[in-house]
Amino acid sequence: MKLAPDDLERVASLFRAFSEPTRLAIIQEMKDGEKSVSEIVGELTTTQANVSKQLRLLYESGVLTRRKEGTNVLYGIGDPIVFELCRLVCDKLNRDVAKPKRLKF
Amino acid sequence: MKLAPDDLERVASLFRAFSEPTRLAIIQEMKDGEKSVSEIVGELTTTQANVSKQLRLLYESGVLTRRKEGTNVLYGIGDPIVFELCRLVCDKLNRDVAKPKRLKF
DNA sequence: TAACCAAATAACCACATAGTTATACTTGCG
DNA sequence: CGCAAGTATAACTATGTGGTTATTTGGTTA
Repeated sequence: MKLAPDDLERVASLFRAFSEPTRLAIIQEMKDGEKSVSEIVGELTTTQANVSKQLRLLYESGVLTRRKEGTNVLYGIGDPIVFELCRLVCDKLNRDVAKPKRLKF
Repeated sequence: MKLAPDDLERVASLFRAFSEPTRLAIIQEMKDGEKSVSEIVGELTTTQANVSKQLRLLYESGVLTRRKEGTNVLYGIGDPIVFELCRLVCDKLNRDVAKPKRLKF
């Protein structure tokens, strides 16, 4: 059974959330629990505005939780699928690296 | 342990391969086995050039196999990770749809 | 109220890339 | 050889979006 165009777009859209290194770095920061925006910014090399923007995108993709605490906003991984996806992809990349390059001649 | 920038880029890059509806549609065409470029083109609404281009991208991402047979070229799913990734994402989307929308007011 | 901090938004630029048309390459066959 | 079919590539356009700076919003505290 084939997915309708709308559904393909939804699936693509979720993959797209994981398709930028900065967003993956942000996700990585939260792997041991919630973090505030400024904590995340402190660990990365990009601006607060950019982190905020990417967090919004991830949140709207449905993979993060968001919670206000005083003047801070805490974000966290909201769906274990995040870990599974990242593990699958990392495993594959490790497998591929392990494979000796086939010499072309 | 955090991934180095290079590795984040690799991971992102693999996710990016799945981040376009057209590529997902192409992948879907091969789920029951190899297909030639023209067979795939016949099932989709885009041009042969575009299918060829996206197949190349997928092949270079390491998720497809490629095999010449006469004047045809057969592409196929080359790593079961493809099915697992798609299943995970589809399951999540189904779960989210099942959830009654929280009314905002 | 004012001053201050965290976070979000606005406006913008630069770059990547999906898709197109047109053309080249490759293989099989008369 | 010459032609046809299947695939790949080139050149180009249009669009989306990552990242930036500057500004705004909202909550806290003096």
